[in-house]
Amino acid sequence: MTNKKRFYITTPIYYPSARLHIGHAYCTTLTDIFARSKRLRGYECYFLTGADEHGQKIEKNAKAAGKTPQEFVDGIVEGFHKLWNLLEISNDDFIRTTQERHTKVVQDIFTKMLNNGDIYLDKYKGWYCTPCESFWTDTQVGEDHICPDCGRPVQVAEEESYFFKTGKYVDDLLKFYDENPKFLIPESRKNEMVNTFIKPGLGDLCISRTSFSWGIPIRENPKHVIYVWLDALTNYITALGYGSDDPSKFEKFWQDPECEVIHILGADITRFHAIYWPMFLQSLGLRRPDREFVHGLLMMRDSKMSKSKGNVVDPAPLIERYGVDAVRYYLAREINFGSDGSFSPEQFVERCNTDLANSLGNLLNRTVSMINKYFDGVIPEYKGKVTPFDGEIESFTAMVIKNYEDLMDDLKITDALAMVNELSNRANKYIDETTPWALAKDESKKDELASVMYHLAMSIFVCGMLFKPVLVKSSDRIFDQLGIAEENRVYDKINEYGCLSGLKVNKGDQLFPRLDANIEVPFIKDLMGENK
RNA sequence: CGCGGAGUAGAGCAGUGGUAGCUCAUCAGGCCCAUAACCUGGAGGUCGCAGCGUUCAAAUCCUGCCUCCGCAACCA
Repeated sequence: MTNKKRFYITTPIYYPSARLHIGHAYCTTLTDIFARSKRLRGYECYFLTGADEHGQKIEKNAKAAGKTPQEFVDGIVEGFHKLWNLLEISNDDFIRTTQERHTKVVQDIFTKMLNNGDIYLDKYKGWYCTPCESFWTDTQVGEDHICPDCGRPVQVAEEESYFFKTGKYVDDLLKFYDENPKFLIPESRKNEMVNTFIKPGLGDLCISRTSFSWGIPIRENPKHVIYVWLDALTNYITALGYGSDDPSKFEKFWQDPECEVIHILGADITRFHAIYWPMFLQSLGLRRPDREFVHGLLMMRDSKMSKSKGNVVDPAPLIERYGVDAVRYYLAREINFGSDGSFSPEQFVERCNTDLANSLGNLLNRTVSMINKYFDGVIPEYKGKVTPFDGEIESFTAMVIKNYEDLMDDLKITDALAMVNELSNRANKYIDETTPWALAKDESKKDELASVMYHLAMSIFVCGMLFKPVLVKSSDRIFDQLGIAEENRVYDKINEYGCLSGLKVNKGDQLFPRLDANIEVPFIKDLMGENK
């Protein structure tokens, strides 16, 4: 694994043509968890998300809403911020492609590429649907030459466009793939890129349009606006101040080889991130990202969540009812990161109950109760491994921490969190092995009992810390109950046996109350509009 | 032959060459500190079908087929 101590991580910038749904929340939450995890472990981390605000669709939707495009996106982006606040997203910056810090630099980038010969002016030829004002490819219009959007016939049309030359960089890209096998994860995505797009012959990329005006105008030829990808992808560097008066963040979090750069993205935009983005960067003479992680899609009951099917899940009411931590936990734990997953109310309830209520929450509750009962609420002093059981749970804990860190560094978040579950399960088992209620009846076993209590408290502390990037509120509630002072809620303390000695516990409310599936499953289904 | 996934216990999923695993549900037992929770054990799978494929060894690799899904067209 890399040992870089600085870290730059991004989500895609989402398109504000409509409200966000749980799929966007999934991607952003996972990215947030990685960012928080790195920060917690002492890395200097910069986390970016944002909005991709240009394009014909925005122009059209704004017109339909009787607003200017800028007014329109302002309203939608307001909703982005609300959702990210609800989800406790800890982004350091939020880039909007309509901001001057972005538009000006994109124009500069265009000029630079034009001057070094990577961009040329030509004609884009394709099937055009006049009512939809859209170009379509051969496969899209099919044999009947019908607009896939409105079903009306399309005509051959030409439009003057600027193109980015890909041929110049394609060999370098393939070489880059070979030299950096971890660049694109999962690996099957790389094969897909090579076999589907590169081997058949990669065409030049059209990067301007004249058919609409809601975009960044090209200085050299203002009837053109820059078309989507050169505009959108560059957000990752304009947000850091590339090409601005103050490029210090750009130097620190992008150009510095000591900084690890990771993009998290969805499968549908892999092609642009994995093929064109490295080319753009090479054209500009800049370093490429270390890794691009393609996450899976969240499906709904075996079919894709989509606006037209009306089966979109809005995360906000889920958060309102179950708390942000339950939703974050579900997203990170339930879906194997990298493959597609499906959202189901039953799974949501089960996951909350099994891992959070039964295992961890109950463990905390029974431990604090016993410390109250047997030691007047004070965590006994750590006295090493009093019985072999203590040694076992200590080595088990050390194993969990090690595996968790390795898995997290490898972006295997599902497996990393499963390690924490193993620890809380192991601690529950340790209670049965040591039978504290029996030890309590025998005064000569006082030391054993004390040691059991200490080890339980320590296990819970470790679980709380390892879960902290996910359970942003509940971890602190765990630490509250264990009596750990704010300044001692430090990651490195999880390896410091003895750090909890003498703390006064505070029994609080149930960490995660058990959910009643008979009530909650119908409730969630109702949210999804399936009971209507 | 457009591209890419998936098919493993009743349900939902891990598992890419070496004695089939996890969660839930179910059955039996234990415990009583705890959130009808926790712990132990059982039952339940010829790992989509075929090849008598490759191999000392296949859920895992190869070949063919079947079924489902996603992308290509709003949508991470």
